[in-house]
Amino acid sequence: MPELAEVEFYRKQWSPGISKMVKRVHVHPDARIFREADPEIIQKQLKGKLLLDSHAHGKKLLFCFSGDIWLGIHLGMSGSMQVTIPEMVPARHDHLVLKMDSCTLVLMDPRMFGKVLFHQGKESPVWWSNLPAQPQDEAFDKAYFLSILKRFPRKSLKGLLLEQEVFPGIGNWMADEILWQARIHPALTGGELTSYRKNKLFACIKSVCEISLKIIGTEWGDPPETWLFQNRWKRGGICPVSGKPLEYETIAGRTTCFSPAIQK
DNA sequence: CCCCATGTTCGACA
DNA sequence: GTGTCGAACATGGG
Repeated sequence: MPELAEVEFYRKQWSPGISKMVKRVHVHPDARIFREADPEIIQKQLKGKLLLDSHAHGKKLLFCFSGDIWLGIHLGMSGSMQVTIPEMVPARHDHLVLKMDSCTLVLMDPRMFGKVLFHQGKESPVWWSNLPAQPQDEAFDKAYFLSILKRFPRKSLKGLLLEQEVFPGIGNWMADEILWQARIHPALTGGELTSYRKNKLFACIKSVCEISLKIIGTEWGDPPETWLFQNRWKRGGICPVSGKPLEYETIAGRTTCFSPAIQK
């Protein structure tokens, strides 16, 4: 489910636990999301620690605990995070549960395409270093954006926007939204764009990220009615700009929704 | 039963 | 090296 705005929303879900102590930890030891990390070690190490801080970068999350403990979370396709009452009882998909005096922090993920990383040490973990600029960052400016297009001149723009190495946090619906707002066909390549269209694309990347973060990232609100987002989920959807039918095609390996009437 | 899903990774192949 | 494609992962919803 989560792209950068949803990831930011979920990060904040655990904020009620900041500066509180982890009293008890429940894990599902066999859950695939722990991957190479050892859930028993995570359980043992987190107990008695204070949650200090949290950060999001693209689709990645970092939670810092006292005792130089660092917890990384990637929500994959179906992961989510919640805060709930102290008495909650972990259910089938609640793979990591942190019990505090006044609340419980829950990480759930039915499909388990997500990932949990664990690190102990003074220095921040290697998997949280050398992170590329995010589209919503100031460092992600037009010159940087143009250099990306130059670097991948023949890759479809849909596929390029999904590259987490260059557009961290952008996922399937955001990529479609950006290209639709920019009136650019998703199978076009960066090399095929006029400089006018490159500028337009850059502006749409910035505004879709910014508005999504504001609306979804804080309150999980719905994006504006005028967005493709509101029309794409139901098959047989109609482009809110042209009034013509939306089309669904697999591009770069993902279902892509676009409006042939306005995206050339 | 079928098909689909807001993600990532890996191997095969042109 | 580039890019594309399909499969795999595991579960639930329509």
